[in-house]
Amino acid sequence: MVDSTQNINSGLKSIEERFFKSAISVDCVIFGFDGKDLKVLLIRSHTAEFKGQWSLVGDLLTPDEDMDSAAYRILSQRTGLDDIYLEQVHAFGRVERHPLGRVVTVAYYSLININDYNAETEAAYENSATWHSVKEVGKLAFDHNEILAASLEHLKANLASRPIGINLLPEKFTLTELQSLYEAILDKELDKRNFRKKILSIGMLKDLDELQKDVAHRPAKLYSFNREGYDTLLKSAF
Amino acid sequence: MVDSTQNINSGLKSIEERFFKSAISVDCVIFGFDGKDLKVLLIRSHTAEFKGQWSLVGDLLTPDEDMDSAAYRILSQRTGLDDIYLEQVHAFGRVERHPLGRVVTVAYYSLININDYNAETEAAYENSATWHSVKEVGKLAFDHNEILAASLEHLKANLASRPIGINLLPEKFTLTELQSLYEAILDKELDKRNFRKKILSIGMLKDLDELQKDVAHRPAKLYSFNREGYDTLLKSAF
DNA sequence: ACAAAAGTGTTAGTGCTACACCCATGT
DNA sequence: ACATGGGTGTAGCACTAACACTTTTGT
Repeated sequence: MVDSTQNINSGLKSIEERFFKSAISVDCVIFGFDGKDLKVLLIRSHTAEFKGQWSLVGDLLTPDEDMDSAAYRILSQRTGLDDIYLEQVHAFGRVERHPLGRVVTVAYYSLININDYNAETEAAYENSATWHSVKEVGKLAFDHNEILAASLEHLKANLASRPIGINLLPEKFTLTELQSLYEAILDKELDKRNFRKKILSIGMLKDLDELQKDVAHRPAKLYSFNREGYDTLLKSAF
Repeated sequence: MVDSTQNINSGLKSIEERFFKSAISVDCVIFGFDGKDLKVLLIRSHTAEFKGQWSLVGDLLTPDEDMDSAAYRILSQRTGLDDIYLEQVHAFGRVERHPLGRVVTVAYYSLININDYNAETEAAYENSATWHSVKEVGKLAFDHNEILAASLEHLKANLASRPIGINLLPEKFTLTELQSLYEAILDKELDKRNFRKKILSIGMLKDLDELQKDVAHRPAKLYSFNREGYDTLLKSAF
């Protein structure tokens, strides 16, 4: 019943060299929100098999960096942003997923304020990233459609339990903007009154006693996230 | 703002050899339930740094196998069981997590019926696995305490949405047994009446119209899981 | 005055929690 | 007869879903 062969955890003094032949990459699914659609940051792939197709932003793990650090590095190199929300989603390890060799990839998703990375002004650069509506990405390079789908699921699942908006929206925002974000992520319409009741009852928003200006309709109140209030909230909620 | 360096997704014709120097392992967190405690299957580590400490059941990914397949292989080699519930939990990639080289590990958790792998009869073999109460595992080898903790969290989170009991309990079981399992996983007591109401209302259990025998008290009704009922349930629940 | 979006309460139904006693069996 | 665990219902409360009209501003 039991295979008692030595294995990596049980009994090795050293590991055969043939096992140290894989590469590990990190792919970042960087989400943004333009007020209407949920967007993802993509670059053009030049890998022969996927020439011209869009792909996620990723890179290889260097021998001396922690995997989580690599994810932050990639994000920072691509967007110039530090101190960003980032969470591991899943590892993908099919043998033939990468045409250039055995590459296992670990996907992370992150949320950034779309104004902090303006794809338009950067678009002139070769290899620069551009925003794509998640509902309209076509066939991506590698297994990136699968990775994107898994990340979206992850994001949806986290929406209820985390202050997702903190990262995707500007500092000050209206409740309608926040609701639009939730609707874009969940891909369904929400009831305005119920949404407001619930989101305000959680206590993670701060009413700034400030109104929108220069809008052609009744100006909305502005809110911001209330980090402290939220942190204490997390602790109380076991 | 943007680093336009070529990277793995954007522009490579080949990947430098220095990146293909990592090993990838799969660690399986195999849970069982003895009617009272939640258990995990562990083996003795012989790796010098962790000599004698307990560790999870893991192995290296071979160059020609998919990562998910490796997890099933490990499980099968260790327990003789196929067709087991298995789910990826998280990838762990700190540089110094393995003393013998750069090894990124991907954790999977699985649930088996403890009677299908009797650690007692196997314990005579060197390197055979034995059951440990999850509340009483001490310091494990490598970063395995961290991996175990993450897997337990995962299991708790999945408890509400999946028929976890299907794998951990024998074919026929009583509601009290099922409740004990939930209590062991969540590590808290549940109300008997509320538990029964809820679990029966979900419709994933089949009343077998059969009673326990030879118990020194009123015999309990036996139930089994209702796979079809559950599968249709999953589909309807978006 | 009109257009456009902001803001606001109530009701009905559903689900969760807390709680205590009688029942069937073996010894 | 006693010990052991099996089995059952109800009431209060919290949360969710559905639903329509008035307010404020700019043009």
